[in-house]
Amino acid sequence: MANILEVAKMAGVSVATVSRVINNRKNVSEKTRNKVEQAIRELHFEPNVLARNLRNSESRLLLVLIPSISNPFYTEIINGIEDTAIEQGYNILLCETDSNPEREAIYFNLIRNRLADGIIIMDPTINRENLIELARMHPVVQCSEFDEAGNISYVTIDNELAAYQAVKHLIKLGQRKIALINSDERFLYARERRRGYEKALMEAGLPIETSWIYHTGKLGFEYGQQAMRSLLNVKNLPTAIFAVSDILAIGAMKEILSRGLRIPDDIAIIGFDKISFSNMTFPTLTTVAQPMYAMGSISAKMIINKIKGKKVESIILDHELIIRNST
Amino acid sequence: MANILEVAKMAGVSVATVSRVINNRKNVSEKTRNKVEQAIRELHFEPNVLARNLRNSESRLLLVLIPSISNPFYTEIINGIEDTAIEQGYNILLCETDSNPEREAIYFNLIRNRLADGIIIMDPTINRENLIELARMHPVVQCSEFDEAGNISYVTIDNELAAYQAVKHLIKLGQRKIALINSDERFLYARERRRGYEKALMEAGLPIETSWIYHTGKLGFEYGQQAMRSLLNVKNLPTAIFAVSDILAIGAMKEILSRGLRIPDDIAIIGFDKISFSNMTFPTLTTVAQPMYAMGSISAKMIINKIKGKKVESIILDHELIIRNST
DNA sequence: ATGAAAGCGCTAACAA
DNA sequence: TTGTTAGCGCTTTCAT
Repeated sequence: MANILEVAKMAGVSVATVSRVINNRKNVSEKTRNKVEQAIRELHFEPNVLARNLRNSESRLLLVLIPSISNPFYTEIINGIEDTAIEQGYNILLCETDSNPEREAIYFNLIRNRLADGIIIMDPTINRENLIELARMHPVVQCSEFDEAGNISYVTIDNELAAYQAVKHLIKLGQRKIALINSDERFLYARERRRGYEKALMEAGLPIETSWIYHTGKLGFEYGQQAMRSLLNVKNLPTAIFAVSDILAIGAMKEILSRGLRIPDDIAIIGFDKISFSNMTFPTLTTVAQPMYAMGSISAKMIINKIKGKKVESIILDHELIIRNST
Repeated sequence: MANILEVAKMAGVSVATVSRVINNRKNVSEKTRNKVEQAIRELHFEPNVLARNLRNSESRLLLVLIPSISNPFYTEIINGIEDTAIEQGYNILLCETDSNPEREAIYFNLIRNRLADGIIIMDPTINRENLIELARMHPVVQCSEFDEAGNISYVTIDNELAAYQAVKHLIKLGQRKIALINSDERFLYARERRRGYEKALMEAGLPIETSWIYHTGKLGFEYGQQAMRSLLNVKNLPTAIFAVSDILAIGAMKEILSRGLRIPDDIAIIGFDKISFSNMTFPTLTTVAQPMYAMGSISAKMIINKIKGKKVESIILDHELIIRNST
């Protein structure tokens, strides 16, 4: 493909002038600009972004690290990031980490190598020290999940409050035996949502039964099923479930129904995230909606501002309880 | 961050020697190598990939264009691509096109700009001419969906045969009134699967009722619901459904159940793709499994071979009918 | 308004 | 084995 020199030659000008034209500088005469544009068209010239970025020491690429693309929760966040990024002239590199530190390290190096200008991270605790170290030198924003240490800006919701309200909703419906299907408490959201759960119970004068709290290793339908299987073996059977993720809730529903129990009559259940599938289950799943698109869009704005050297503030967004037929 | 010159100075050698060390060339003495490695560590030096790539005119980045990250069908494909790519020293840029030509054009330019070395595309018909033009100059591989024109290599399955076998399965179960929920026939897979559907019907001596064929505009649970709603209004009610995507099948199931009909007793249904949700529905969904991981992995190998200038052959992989409880 | 030239950080051909 | 140096394609001073 043609380079800037060939264009310059064809147009009978210097490379500097061509550069001015392709960067829309105004100090070029109309006549010269036309000649250059003509040459660009004829040669199908496209500036080499690598060279431009080397010169400008920027890449206009944003890294987005997600634990797993198979969790639909991230889908909307990514849409938000992508739309905003493109609008501002950035492209995104979507990277799946599988919560694997080695895989994440590869992507961190992409930043150190200046192949990307900044990074939005949704699973900040895998490489805690490493991330904090990275954030000292490079723009980093945490989205959804975050870690206070290292003072890295974040956008998230109030997980404790959301969980509290979800459980409160069950209590208002007369539920007194409420189990919790939680994920790994190495995640902040898991710790916060448990706190909200406990707070609601305590406030209603209900005891916290440890046999009603189940932790799954991972997110996945089968883990929800397994959790429910275990919960159904407890002597004192719970009559309501709060699952910290729709994925787990849907797995649990599957198990409840396959035992011949009815939802919500025998067991009520509430999830978290409002993934699109949660409206396809039978019955539909009550859940907590997070402003996922906004979270993505705001993280993108934050990271771009950071790249430009502006100061950015962390932000906590609102959630919403979506009452459907499972409660 | 330190550059190669600073490392060279600190180690008391030339930049060429440093370059040799970081590229693991063997013609460097043990002693010199140690000195250089020491300096690299002390300065926390990381080679600038932009500069290296500019020099080598490669980026070691692969573009992966998917219509939508919210369709779980692509998840496994991407895993396959990603694993293989990383193994071979490539990183992937995951790009969601939303089947939007303008959005796709942006990503095509990334290739022309040499920001990526090759492209794997799953929705080749949006910008047909444009793609063929791109493929003339740059490495392109089609995955799953493909277009014969332009002679661009692809990896896919035999959609017609798979659909034929799925419908044949329904016929063997005694079904005679089989409807088709198809997606937009601008997609090759949609045309091929309809052909398989018709072939199975014809072979069994069953008529092809146009009122039993519904086309949805897009993929999404709600489109499956809507399709089913329409199909349930037909005078001569079908007793079985073949949906060309699990997403549509699950939406359809939702509609069937909410009308108080039973699956498979009143209406049997079969989907396509074997997405993980399809095992969470009640009843579980009979479907056609595609070797998604392999498709991804093979496309990655193909595109890398193309980048390296090797000749590559298109390939058609095997599928499998997964019989569950909806039929 | 335009051009000459330095330089972004690296690799590789050539020399020693 | 090691060093010198010419680019890769672009942007941006500094002159003119």
